[in-house]
Amino acid sequence: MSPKSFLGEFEQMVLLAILQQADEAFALEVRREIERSAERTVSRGAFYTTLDRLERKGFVRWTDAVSQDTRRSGPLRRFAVTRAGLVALRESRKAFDTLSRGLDRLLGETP
Amino acid sequence: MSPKSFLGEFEQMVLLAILQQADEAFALEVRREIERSAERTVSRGAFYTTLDRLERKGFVRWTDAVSQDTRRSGPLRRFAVTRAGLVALRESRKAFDTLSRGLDRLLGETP
DNA sequence: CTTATGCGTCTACAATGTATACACAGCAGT
DNA sequence: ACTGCTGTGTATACATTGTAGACGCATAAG
Repeated sequence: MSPKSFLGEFEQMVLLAILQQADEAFALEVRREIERSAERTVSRGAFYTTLDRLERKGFVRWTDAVSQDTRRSGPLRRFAVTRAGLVALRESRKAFDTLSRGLDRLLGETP
Repeated sequence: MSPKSFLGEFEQMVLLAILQQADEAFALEVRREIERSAERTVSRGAFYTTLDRLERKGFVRWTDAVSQDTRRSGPLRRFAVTRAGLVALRESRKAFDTLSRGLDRLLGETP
């Protein structure tokens, strides 16, 4: 009975960052959101590899926004978290909330 | 500028579970704490491997409690989170708190 | 003595995390 | 036009984590 759908640390961050961008989740903004919040860099490789894995799991999908931008040759992805992705995210966080009960003082929450 | 000290998902759970046990953090209780909270099983292998790695990083230490219990032959570990472990835990959670801002409705918090 | 439960170790493999190099395009500035 | 900078996405490879299972030893109960 392993975790139903394990979500890695970075995967969760990517999902959250996409949600923060609402409808306008383009690569640059999402990456910068993570870099700001986590105070670290996010290489393209790390970013896209993770996105690809999240898509395979059905947690993220993207639409090709190139139609709007005739100048580009290749695709331009606009990302979105799927319903399944949201559910997985909730479950991962539920466990943490439970494990963190009563430890607020130790952990210095950000209320 | 990768994350200073990356803490995996499961590593964080182990640290939290130890903290929950305060001074009496023995293997069985810690493992059961995780199993209850995360609704999943934790094999001995997964558990001890993670503990060993956390120790190498200086985030966990243990004392040999066998002296109290003359019956046992081998060691009996009593676990504790180090100060560095606590700091790492705080930092990991800070990033999440920031990324989760404003998403409370979407994520179904546990207040 | 057999079964059950608990402690800890070791080994191996799967899943995630992460960087780097490749390739192309647009926009300054000189 | 040529150069440099920024941006998009892909492919590849390797490091770190996650996780299970087998091995060995010990105690308690039936």
